[in-house]
Amino acid sequence: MIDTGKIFEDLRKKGFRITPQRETILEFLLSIPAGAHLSAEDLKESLEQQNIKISLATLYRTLKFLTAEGLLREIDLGEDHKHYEIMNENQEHFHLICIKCNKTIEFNSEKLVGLTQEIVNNQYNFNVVDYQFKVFGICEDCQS
Amino acid sequence: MIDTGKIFEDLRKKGFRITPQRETILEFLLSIPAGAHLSAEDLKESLEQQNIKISLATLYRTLKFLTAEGLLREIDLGEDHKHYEIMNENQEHFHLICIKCNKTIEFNSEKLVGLTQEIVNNQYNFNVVDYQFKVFGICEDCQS
DNA sequence: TTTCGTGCAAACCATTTGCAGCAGC
DNA sequence: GCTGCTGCAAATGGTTTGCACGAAA
Repeated sequence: MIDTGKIFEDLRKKGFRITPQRETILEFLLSIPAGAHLSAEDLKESLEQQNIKISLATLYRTLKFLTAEGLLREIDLGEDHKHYEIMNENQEHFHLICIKCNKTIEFNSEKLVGLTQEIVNNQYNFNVVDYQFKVFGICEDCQS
Repeated sequence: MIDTGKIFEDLRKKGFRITPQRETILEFLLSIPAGAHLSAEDLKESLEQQNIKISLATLYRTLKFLTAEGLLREIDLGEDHKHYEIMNENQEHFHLICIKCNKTIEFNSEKLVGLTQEIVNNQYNFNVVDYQFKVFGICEDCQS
């Protein structure tokens, strides 16, 4: 389990204010299954089901803020809006996206990560912060 | 060099009409350096510099059309609009994106492609159509 | 008390769409 | 001539922003 107290303390040290909205949003995102990725609208809906009301403007601002602070990752799944997920070292960075049913399968591969790091560091002297690999195609279920 | 005659003939056979706009757009995209990726607005600007006027609506419709026909690839570079590039078997699928200067470096790696294919086919029985790998970080020039 | 963060509504901007006229075939 | 394609302008939809108020520190 992740210690939100520590996170908030660090943010406070940086001069940011810890509001109920920021607490609620971060705690909610930590409470859902790892690897789940929600859009701003999804998040608003989920919060409303728990009778929590936060304006869309604040949701967008907070998601952007938490992303800038390295706590969330912004991902694009080929739809017309962005998704966000908790930034986690042990995260899946690989998405299989079915172009028929729009389902996404996530996976990870030490080998792929290692090979990528090797190429990027050695050949391009590039300082990696994050990566996202997307494979588009047709999933097992849709191949009939 | 790619034979546009053949491409247009195929499209005609499928019942699509070959308009000057479609010809112009495809030929323009074929004429720029491989791996270049333009947004709809970029494309409009480039065409206007050659005194070619095509409405934005038509540009968007044509880009979508050519993508659906498998002639272009739609890519997302973390900006607020999509980019398009010629679909090409020998294409770079890997982008290093600098989060400071926004520059993108493209590369390819047989090894990475092979490893990905292997994992995706064997473990997920996933039928690959296209893939895009993005690595975010800080480029050599911005590391000072 | 001093900012910073929030909520509301309006603004923005990339992309899409309805419709009338034009053009490919 | 039929029907699909284009251009224009208006609409759409996700996201951002100006401003006044409320609250964190």
